[in-house]
Amino acid sequence: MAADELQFARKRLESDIGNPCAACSIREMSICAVLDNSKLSRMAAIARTQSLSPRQTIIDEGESAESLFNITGGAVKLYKLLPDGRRQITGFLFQGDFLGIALNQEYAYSAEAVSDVTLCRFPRVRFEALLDEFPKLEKQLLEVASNELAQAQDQMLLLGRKTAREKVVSFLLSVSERARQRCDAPSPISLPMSRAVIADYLGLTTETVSRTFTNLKSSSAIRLLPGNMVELSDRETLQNLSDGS
Amino acid sequence: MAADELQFARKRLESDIGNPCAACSIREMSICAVLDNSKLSRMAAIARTQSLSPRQTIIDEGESAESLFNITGGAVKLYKLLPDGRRQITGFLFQGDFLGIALNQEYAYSAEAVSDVTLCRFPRVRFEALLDEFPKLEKQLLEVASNELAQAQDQMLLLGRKTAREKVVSFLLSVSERARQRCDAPSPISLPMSRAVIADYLGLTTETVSRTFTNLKSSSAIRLLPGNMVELSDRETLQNLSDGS
DNA sequence: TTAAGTCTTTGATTTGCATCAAACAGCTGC
DNA sequence: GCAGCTGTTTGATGCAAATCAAAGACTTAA
Repeated sequence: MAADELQFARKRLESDIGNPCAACSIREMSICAVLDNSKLSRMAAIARTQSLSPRQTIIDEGESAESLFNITGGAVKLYKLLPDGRRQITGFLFQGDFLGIALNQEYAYSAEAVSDVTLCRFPRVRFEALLDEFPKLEKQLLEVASNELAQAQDQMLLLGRKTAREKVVSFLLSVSERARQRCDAPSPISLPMSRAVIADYLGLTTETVSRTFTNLKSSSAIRLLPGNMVELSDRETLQNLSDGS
Repeated sequence: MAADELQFARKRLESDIGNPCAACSIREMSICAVLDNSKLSRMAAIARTQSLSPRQTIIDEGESAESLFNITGGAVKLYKLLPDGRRQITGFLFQGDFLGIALNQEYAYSAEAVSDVTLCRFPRVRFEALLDEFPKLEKQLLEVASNELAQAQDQMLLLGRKTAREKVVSFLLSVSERARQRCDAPSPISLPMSRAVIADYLGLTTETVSRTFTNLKSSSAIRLLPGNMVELSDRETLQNLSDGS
């Protein structure tokens, strides 16, 4: 298989020049995709890999922003809190996603592992120095920021104007779409997050999310499978349910 | 006055080298601030100024993204629609703001003048060519995107988790804060948009927005002045009302 | 196996905001 | 001045989702 050969060639290259990133399996789906091997080794030089268990904190809102991250595996949730504990999850990150674009001196939100997570950590100052050296990387980051902004706008439409049912269906479809983009199957999808987490993402309560799942199940739009998997049975119906059309 | 002298010097320069941007009064508050006069004249060469009346469309969601813009005066609303007409306004742009970051080939949202608006229009292709030539401009755009992303996350928290009163107060404070950033007075603030537009920004109805204003007025947290001006009488109280603390 | 904990589902009730309705206030043009 | 229009405010009523409550369903650990 060509992909295997490529993988093998990279592994050999890695041992040759001590460049772990060269063999990175998610390289092509991350911001690193725009870097050639020599530039990649510069990235590798400032990166440290890390593993986290579910519920472990990655960053805290308000903390000084010392690091940026590439998620290499698992699922991460980003969220903001109100003083009384109300929580809004502003997004999820998966394999290949970059964490740390929207920051000033301090992180503007918190991030926490939802499942087992692996990531690359970059010291911010050194990462920014590389940005100056590698215009392609900066361009790519602008591209990523632009996509996140578009996603954020979709989420505002969802939060401000959609019904509970439309919210849940939109969520299922967006998870499916992102799985497809990562070359996973678009159905069944994996939902590693709890009902409470989904609720905090959709501006609902746990109970409403649960009721809505039950409801979709009984109208056979979805099927709940073992292992937190959800089968999207009737895509077209779901598409219509997602925006009231 | 030093500012006047500077203005005068620029005007002269403009006539000398045919560079209208050099005399632009909002230059320093826009992305153009990072460009020197020679680079600015390259921008000027691809820019066309334009004036719009309230309700005039600037861009339509789904349309091919041919142009990018700098807002030089007035207020613009960005919005997305659901098939049945429900509308979510995702943001407002004022003097100095840039329009057109979150786009692929097509605009991801619509934009319309709220008040009388003046703007600079840049053909996208030529603008992107300049981005390649002027790394500082690209860096600045990444900075702008990053700020917009942070704002979007605040807005998600607002839409998903705040009460009607908290939403309205947060809105007033954010308009005040942006006025301050533009070196306008933070109170009284100007609200050129109608109750219906505010409602579509906050995920509420016109009636609820109106009732909430009435309510804030009678608790003397705000005062409604002639000409769509609102005085924020008690900043500290408002700050607490904005997040339930 | 049982016990304790966490998460999910289901049911009963409440409530904040939407909806429906109508009066009121500002504008604009004649 | 008045008519017509648009936007705002206020009031009465309805409803979707929140809240309160408790019974399952899983998971983990002894």
